[in-house]
Amino acid sequence: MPELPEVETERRYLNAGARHRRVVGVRAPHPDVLLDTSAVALGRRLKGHRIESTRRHGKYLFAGFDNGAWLAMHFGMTGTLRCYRHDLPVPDYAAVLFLLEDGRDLAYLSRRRLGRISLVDSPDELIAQRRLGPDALSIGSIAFCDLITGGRGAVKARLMDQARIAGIGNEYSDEILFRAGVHPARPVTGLSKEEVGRLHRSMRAVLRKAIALRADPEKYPASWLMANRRRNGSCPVCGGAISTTTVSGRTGYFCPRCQPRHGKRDNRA
DNA sequence: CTCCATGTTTAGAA
DNA sequence: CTTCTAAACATGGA
Repeated sequence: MPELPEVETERRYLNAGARHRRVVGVRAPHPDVLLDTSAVALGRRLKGHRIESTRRHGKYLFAGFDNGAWLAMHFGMTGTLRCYRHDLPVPDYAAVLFLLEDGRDLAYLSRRRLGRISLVDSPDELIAQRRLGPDALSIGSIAFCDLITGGRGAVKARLMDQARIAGIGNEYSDEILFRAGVHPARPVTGLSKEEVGRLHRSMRAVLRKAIALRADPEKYPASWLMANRRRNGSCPVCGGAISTTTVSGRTGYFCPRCQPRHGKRDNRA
């Protein structure tokens, strides 16, 4: 569950399920997801304290405790949070468990264990240390224009560059480009003012809508690329065949008719 | 068995 | 310095 909408959905889930509850213990069935810390160290710092607030920046989720400690979570490709009753079996793929008072526990689940959990003094510390750019949803049209057109390279790579825009990954970059009618391999130099504007509006619309739908792809509009984002898929708008291209070592899915390689096209977003 | 997968980091090449 | 590519990480699904 890794991109901005999924992480924001996890943040709300964390708020609803664990906020204001006291941590009574920490276990790490798979300590390899712990970065520069351990179950013992986490317990020492968090035991007896409550999650007071939550924050998200890009794909990172932060839980702020009443003693000033901040837990930073990244989900890699397969991470998710799960609140469950203490008397029930530990969920599959539980990598770290936060035992909470009132018999509710919080599990950080991860199949591939590519995500990481660490302890920091503040979200800003991690943001600086990881060199993250501004959160995608905080970027206004002027700043977006500078971020997207500065430098060179493919526009899809730029949307996914966490140092420039934090929060967008492979799937949502495809959705944003599709909605904006921009080919993923278009060089950022050469994008028109109009196209940059469409990309900005598309980015905001896609991310906000996905969050509103709790990042549940089943609920996404039929006009979105998402459900057709596969080999042999067809475009939900024009019915043409979906193509793929490799950008930044990732597979980008797009509609060659709605997202022409060379310029020109007016449309929604 | 092979290929691919929502992500990031790192090393080495352009 | 910036950007790109391949590999690594660990695991499961097609």
